[in-house]
Amino acid sequence: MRVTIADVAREAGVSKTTVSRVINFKGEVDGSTAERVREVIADLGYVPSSGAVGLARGSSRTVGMLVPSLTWPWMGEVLQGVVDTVEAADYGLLLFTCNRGSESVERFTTQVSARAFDGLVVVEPENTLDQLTVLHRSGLPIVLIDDRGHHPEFPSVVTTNHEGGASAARHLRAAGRTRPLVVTGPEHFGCVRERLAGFRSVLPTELVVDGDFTERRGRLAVEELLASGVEFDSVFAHNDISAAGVLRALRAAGRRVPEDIAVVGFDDIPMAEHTEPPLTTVHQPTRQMGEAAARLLLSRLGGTAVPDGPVVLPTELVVRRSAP
Amino acid sequence: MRVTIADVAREAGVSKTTVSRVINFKGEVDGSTAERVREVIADLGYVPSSGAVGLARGSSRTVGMLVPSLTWPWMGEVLQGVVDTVEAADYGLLLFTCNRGSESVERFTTQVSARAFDGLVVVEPENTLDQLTVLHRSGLPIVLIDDRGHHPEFPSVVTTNHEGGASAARHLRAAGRTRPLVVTGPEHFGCVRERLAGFRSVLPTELVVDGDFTERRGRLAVEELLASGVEFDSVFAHNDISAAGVLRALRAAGRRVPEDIAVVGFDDIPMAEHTEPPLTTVHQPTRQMGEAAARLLLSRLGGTAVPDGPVVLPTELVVRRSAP
DNA sequence: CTGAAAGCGCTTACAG
DNA sequence: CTGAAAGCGCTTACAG
Repeated sequence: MRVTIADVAREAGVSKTTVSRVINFKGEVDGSTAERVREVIADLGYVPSSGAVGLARGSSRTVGMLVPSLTWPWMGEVLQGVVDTVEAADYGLLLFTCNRGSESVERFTTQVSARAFDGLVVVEPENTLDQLTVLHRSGLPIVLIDDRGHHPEFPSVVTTNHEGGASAARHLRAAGRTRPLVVTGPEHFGCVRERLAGFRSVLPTELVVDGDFTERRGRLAVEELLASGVEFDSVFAHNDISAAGVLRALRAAGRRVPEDIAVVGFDDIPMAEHTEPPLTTVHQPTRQMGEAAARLLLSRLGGTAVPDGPVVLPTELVVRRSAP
Repeated sequence: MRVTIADVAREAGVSKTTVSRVINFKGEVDGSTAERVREVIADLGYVPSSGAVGLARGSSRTVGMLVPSLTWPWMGEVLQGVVDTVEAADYGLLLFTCNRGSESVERFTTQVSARAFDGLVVVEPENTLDQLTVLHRSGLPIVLIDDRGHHPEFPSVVTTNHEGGASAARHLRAAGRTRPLVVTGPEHFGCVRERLAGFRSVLPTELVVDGDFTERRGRLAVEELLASGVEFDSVFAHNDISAAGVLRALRAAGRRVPEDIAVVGFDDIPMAEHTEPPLTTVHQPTRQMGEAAARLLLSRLGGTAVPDGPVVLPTELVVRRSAP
């Protein structure tokens, strides 16, 4: 059977109140009494039931995290950042996904209130935004990790997509490239528009192909363009996966990278080091974004006011052989 | 303020007991009464507090998951498998890592009892095994996802490492390769020993280099061997990351893959499609392993007896250009 | 410095 | 078919 605070109290010959005080360092307790209680706790291997503590205190010392998918290549880093921060603060992390559309959203919304976690970190809240807004307004602290749109109603952590695109362009321009091709991501993503705008602010170009962040689209985009005789001396792909497709198509077509065509990606996922040639790319500080979001939420839970605007973490160009 | 069962009861003009019955479909409730209660619940937006329900029922409808790291390339798939299964059963998932050695293990062990989740899925419990054994013996249901060792005390999900190694060897042998090099993972991993034994059972070889699952070791192993004049016509690397290193070193040395040297990896992480050439590798059913582990745990929690031996999910050789 | 008692929001015998 | 009451394991005024 579970050891309860009552067992400890009985064994130590004190009241439950006193045991509670010792556990939570609250109020004055006689030194020797406290000592005795601590011994009994150790002897019995007593650990307070978090459920009961939560009920009594009205908070669960748990935060929720809602992600669209766990298999995206950079999600692990975000998760790790959140988990590390949350664990270090002795909170638990309840994980939810919404990869099955509205069904899972409904289920999640129910669980939200039910689970009674104290706050929520959300990654890219595309189709959950309405429900989240309701929850937020009804008092649930929420922090967004979001590189897609701007939701000023929420505290959030973002990265410098515009500057990231600009840095890619500056790098290519410095290398003497003048006719760049851009392979974008889905156009309704805010991050895509920003990366494109940033790039064009440095290196104006009309050679833009709508992509969808897949390897296949990156590959096909280049194949079609080459087939139709369009020439370009460099490619800026909006993520590393499609950059990998670009590299493959160029190799298949006998174009040398970077001699004939330089290629720059975005994200810096682990794969970027292992493409042929290794990929020059705009690094997203994914782990730090997770950490920052968790810190924001925790300090909000701790009663500290959170900054007004989004927390902005800078991207960084990582130069490898595909665009030296 | 939070809406409670008492609010619903008052508003509907019934007792809390009746509300509880309606919610949980327990016992007979008059049709119109139930209807009225349901309306009030909808009106008020009432959701039972999971903390309170857990306390009263003695179970939390939450399972824990303990992983060594969230950034390993195949971890996302495992997680997704577990989360999907757990969510479909209307359970919550509490996530823990132990990537900071003993400190985090201690913290975890405390949280275990405190969080009072009903059961636990553990991935590769290397240095937590002692604590887990204690917890398991004291009644916490635990399921292991474990390709490293065998812990018969626990229900577990494993994959066919021996057969996976053998299938790699059969494939190479069928292609006429007779002098394979094996680059292993850390030798204290059970999976490494099995992959090696399986491979050798088909294609005996003494040309074995101790690796550590990193790209660097894979690269250095090949560089050193080539420098010392040792010849081989194929490589079996114990994971895809080190296979990527092998490919890079071979390319740098001017050896053609697969013409001169064929390469086979293990895992089938997303990167395997994007190496040059794309990597032939032994696919691990990681997502299915996550699903199976979660199902095992849930049925155990539901009172169903779990199978005695480990649940074995087969590997599958995926043929790409590095070893056609 | 310490304890009795109420309360957190549920469920579950028990009684009707 | 329905409800009053006890209980789950804690915390927290309140009183001493």
